[in-house]
Amino acid sequence: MTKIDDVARLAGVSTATVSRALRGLPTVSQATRDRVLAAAAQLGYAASPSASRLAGGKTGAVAVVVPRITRWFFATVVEAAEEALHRGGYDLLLHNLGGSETERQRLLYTAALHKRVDALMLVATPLQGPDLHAVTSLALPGVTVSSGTGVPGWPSIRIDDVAAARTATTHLIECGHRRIAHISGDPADELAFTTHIDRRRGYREALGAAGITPDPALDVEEEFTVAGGERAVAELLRRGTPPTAIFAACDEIAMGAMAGLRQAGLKVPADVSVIGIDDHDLAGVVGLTTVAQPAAEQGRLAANVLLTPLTGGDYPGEETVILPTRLIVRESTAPPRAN
Amino acid sequence: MTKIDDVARLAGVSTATVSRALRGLPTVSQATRDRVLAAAAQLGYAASPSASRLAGGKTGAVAVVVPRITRWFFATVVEAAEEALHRGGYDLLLHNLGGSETERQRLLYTAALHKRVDALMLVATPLQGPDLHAVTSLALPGVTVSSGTGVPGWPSIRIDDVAAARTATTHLIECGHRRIAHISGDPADELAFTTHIDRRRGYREALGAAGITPDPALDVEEEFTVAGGERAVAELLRRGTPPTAIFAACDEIAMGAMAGLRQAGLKVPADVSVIGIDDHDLAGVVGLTTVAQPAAEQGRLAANVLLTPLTGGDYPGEETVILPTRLIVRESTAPPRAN
DNA sequence: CTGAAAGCGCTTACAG
DNA sequence: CTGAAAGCGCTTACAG
Repeated sequence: MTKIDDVARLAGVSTATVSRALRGLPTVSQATRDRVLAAAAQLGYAASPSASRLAGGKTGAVAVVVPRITRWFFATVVEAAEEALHRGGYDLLLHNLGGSETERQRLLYTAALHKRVDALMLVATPLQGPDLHAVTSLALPGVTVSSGTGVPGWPSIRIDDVAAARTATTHLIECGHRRIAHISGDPADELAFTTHIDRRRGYREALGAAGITPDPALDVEEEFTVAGGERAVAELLRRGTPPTAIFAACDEIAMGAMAGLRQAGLKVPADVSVIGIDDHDLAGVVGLTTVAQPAAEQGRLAANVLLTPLTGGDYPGEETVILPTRLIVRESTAPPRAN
Repeated sequence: MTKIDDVARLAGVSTATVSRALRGLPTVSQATRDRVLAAAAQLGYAASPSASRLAGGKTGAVAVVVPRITRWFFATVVEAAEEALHRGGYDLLLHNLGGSETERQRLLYTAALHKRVDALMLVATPLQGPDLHAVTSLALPGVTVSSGTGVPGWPSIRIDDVAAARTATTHLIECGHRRIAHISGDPADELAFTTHIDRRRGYREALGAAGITPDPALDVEEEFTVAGGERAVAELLRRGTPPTAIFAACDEIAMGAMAGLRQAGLKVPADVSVIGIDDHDLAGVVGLTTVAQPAAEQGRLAANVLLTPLTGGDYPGEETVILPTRLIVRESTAPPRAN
């Protein structure tokens, strides 16, 4: 393996100069830089990251933490972040909690992040108490995406979940619905997401504004997955008179709900309207009305917010960037059946 | 930051002994080990990965390369691999090619992998010529998942794509179809996946076995996405008499095709049957008949194949592990309309 | 603009 | 079973 000494020798300079030239530091004359670059190219030299990290104190990597990479929103955020990070010359260490508290413990208390990265991106991973302390004591710059609980000093990129939920619910109300069910976050969720809390709040606010009293029988807690949506519908039907509309806290739940309704012999939207939040890739396929959120943009923005200080720019510190959402009406919502 | 010397001092041993004790090497007495562990715990010490890597020559990381993390199959493979890798104490560096040749060039020719990882997992990323050489010259153990072109000396985990396609097509034939369209890989694809080649072969073999002559007008090339499926259906309809059934090379295409058919006023399966390959999370939701493949298991197996040699076990070297697929009949396939 | 030298914080033969 | 010492391959003040 060729190392920096080989390049130095070939270029006729010191290793310090090779190091400076290769990293593009300004204090190298053009002629010297050219010579070093040529030598490095000729030898096919690339610095050893381990050695650079140890000597330089920078890892050149960013850790990205997501609850479940298999969910549309998280995969989309990661894809966009990955591109921005690599473009900026950073590696991306992926941590997928897989919905498991054990995994989260490992991440937080096992030195898994210790001196491995220069910055952190926490996607929908709210932290409190000792968990939060475990992260802040890393003393790294970071950014949260769609996290209910922000990290002190970190910027936060997200949408206004309350408003998005209000938009969704209001759309159903404007269609003429009054018996509007809601399916949202699982209280048994080990990771304690908070997104569903805000969405439920928006749901209630919209009902309230229309003078509709929230009916607990129409409010089901389930996980943010297709299977969760199916189970929730079964539960709703078990409880008695079905709603005429369902606001699902995310598109995966919504699509699961649509499937559940169909299995129960109910037609969407003739019998029951369904709306979600996300604008999942497949929302168009199943004709799902939804409140779209810019997932890729959140990932890209978050990556850039991290890249800026890492490359000498200013770290924004604690601030909140709220990205816009928009209602997309498809075929899953309609006025309730006249009766 | 506490370092190894601090622990050594507190435990009253040399740094060499601290290093050995903490890594669980056998050549340390139990009493000494206990003392070192206690000292490390008391100081909250964890070794600096950069220093360990430089001194030890191992990075403790594995790179996973996927075409598009947003596609169901890849996200599922990565999720399973991530869990196995972290469980084994390895970091996962994610590389998402994003369907872009530029990204692939960066990965291959930019030292992005140079001395950063101990092993490589290539998912559906066939390599040839100089690209293949760029990877093999890294001289790292690796594994390919569902890659058409294997890497010499590496194990390969996949399904039998030809057989899966044959199963899908045969199911349609057994339903009574003769005009069976196929939608598969995009020839313009920059990454040159090969999966679609095998699946197209299986399609033709099944037709041949049933004495059906493949009709080029029924064979459309499109990318493996929902949008690709929608476009493909539009193209099929533009070409004239629609088929009575469609075999889509993956579930995303299949679901896009279902949407396209619906938009064209055609009913599935009454007018056109549709079958895919994958058993995507949402296949059940849209009632898609498909040939299921074990995505998570492929990811888990691939990770373990890598972990084994990394932890002292035997690297299998070049060998192919074929995992089973199975037909799941739902509502999207039925006999053709009598006429 | 460039170089000599120290130092980053570990691990690994080598001895004992 | 344990330690002293060298070494991993860079980067960073410090001088000039």
